[in-house]
Amino acid sequence: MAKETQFVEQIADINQDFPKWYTDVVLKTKLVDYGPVKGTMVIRPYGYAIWENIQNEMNKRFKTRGVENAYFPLLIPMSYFTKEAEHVEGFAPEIAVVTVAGGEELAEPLAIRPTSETIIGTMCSKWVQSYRDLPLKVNQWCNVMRWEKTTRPFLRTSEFLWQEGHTVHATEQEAEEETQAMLEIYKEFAENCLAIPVLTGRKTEKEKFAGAVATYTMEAMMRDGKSLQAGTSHYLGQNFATAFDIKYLGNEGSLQTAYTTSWGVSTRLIGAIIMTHGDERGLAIPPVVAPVQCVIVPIAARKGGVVEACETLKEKLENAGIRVTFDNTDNSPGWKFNEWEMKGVPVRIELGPRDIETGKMICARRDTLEKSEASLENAVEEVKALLADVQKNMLERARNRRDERIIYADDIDGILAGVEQGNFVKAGWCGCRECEDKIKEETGATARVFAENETAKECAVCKKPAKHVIIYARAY
RNA sequence: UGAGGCGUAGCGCAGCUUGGUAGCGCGUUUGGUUAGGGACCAAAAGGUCGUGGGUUCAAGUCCCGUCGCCUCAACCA
Repeated sequence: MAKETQFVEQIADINQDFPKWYTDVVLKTKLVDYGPVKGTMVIRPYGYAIWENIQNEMNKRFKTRGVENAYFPLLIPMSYFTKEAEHVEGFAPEIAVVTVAGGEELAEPLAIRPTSETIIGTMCSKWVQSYRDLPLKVNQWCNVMRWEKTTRPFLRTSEFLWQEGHTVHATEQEAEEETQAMLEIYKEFAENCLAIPVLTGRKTEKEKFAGAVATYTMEAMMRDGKSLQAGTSHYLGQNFATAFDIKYLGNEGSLQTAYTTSWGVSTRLIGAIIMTHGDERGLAIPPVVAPVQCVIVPIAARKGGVVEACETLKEKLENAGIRVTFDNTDNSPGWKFNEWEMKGVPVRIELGPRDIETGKMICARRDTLEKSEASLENAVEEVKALLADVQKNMLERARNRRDERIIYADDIDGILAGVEQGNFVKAGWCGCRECEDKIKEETGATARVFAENETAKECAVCKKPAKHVIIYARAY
């Protein structure tokens, strides 16, 4: 136990100071390093591998919706932003601008994209001429820049990686359906791949994307009870289509304005994984996206046959499509156990002379820290089953923890008490901006998402009849 | 922008009140003994004390300026 305490000291206590724990973990597990420019992060190979796995899983899902990947330029003429009034107002404060290039002052300043609706809208107006060109669905994986005042690795950085999908449709109904369908894909992805349960639904006017008609969000609860906006899907109506002149000739011969959507998730998802599943030992990465799914730690590696047995096992698992590492460094086994646990590897196999003799291996799982004996001969099946079970258990555990912490409140005091204890709080809302602002002011909580299909008698603030139920939480 | 704090070895820090040989822990390197939960022994490397000026025989330490970072507030897809 004394040794465990020592270990805990190294990565800060998750229960004492969650933000400190978080930065400790991302730095010490070599996910990221700080960049030289404030608010930027260097994503190291171990962290980037998670991102690549996210990309792969996401691309599979995009294909099922007929979305194709493309790439648009980093620099966007400033004038593009002024075409949509709400959009420019929302993003102007955090746009970084290039004013000098080639040693000369530019005639028109260039924005470093904070998001690409403007340039993609411009291109789509060229590409869309006829109803036969619709629907048009493109996605790009890229970096964007938003000059944030306070930053935290993955959760909010000046520059971050994301995917942004943009679709153009002939009708309002089709565009709305697309918006919802992408939200569903995000939800399914978050739960099945990241083991993060999310609440989905619409955002209030105050919280919606600048320029959207409606913004839909998925909100995840972090270990400290705060909410993280893990992905959004926007129904843009004709706002951008009008501003960027996206029109098509209908089959009846008249010129129509199109309807557009956009949706995105970012490297923030990696932050969400850390803050959802991490514990006092460090990271816990869900098997589907884990860079290393299984690590083999040799015991008494200098004794004859141990290294060979480990290598054979590694090859066997690798051939079965499992991402496996054989840790043949000369650190002590105990050191390796802790190291790989800290790095969040879902399954660890311990293999020593005793096991080899009896044809067994010891499997330890990261989520419960339980050890079990398994047959070396059936290693592939055993490890696959274990990985699947870890994945399932991580989601269940996160869901149970969240569900226990969703409560109801009738008034501001109830909301304040609820969010202070790290809960999501449901409460009635009359629908007016004044009441929404008042809750933020007095409790520090914001309206995260509408709780659809639920009703309340009265607004928690003004006591007028409630039109909606809102989930309030403090947020990252 | 308001308030506070911190800059000394790769990392974390002590030393400053009361000026006088640059310290500690971890890590790193080398050699050896070990190995089923961060093992042990021995040796070594590593610092213009953020930076500019001032006081002094002498400044990490005192004084003035300056730069950077952190926390809280504010701001914030």
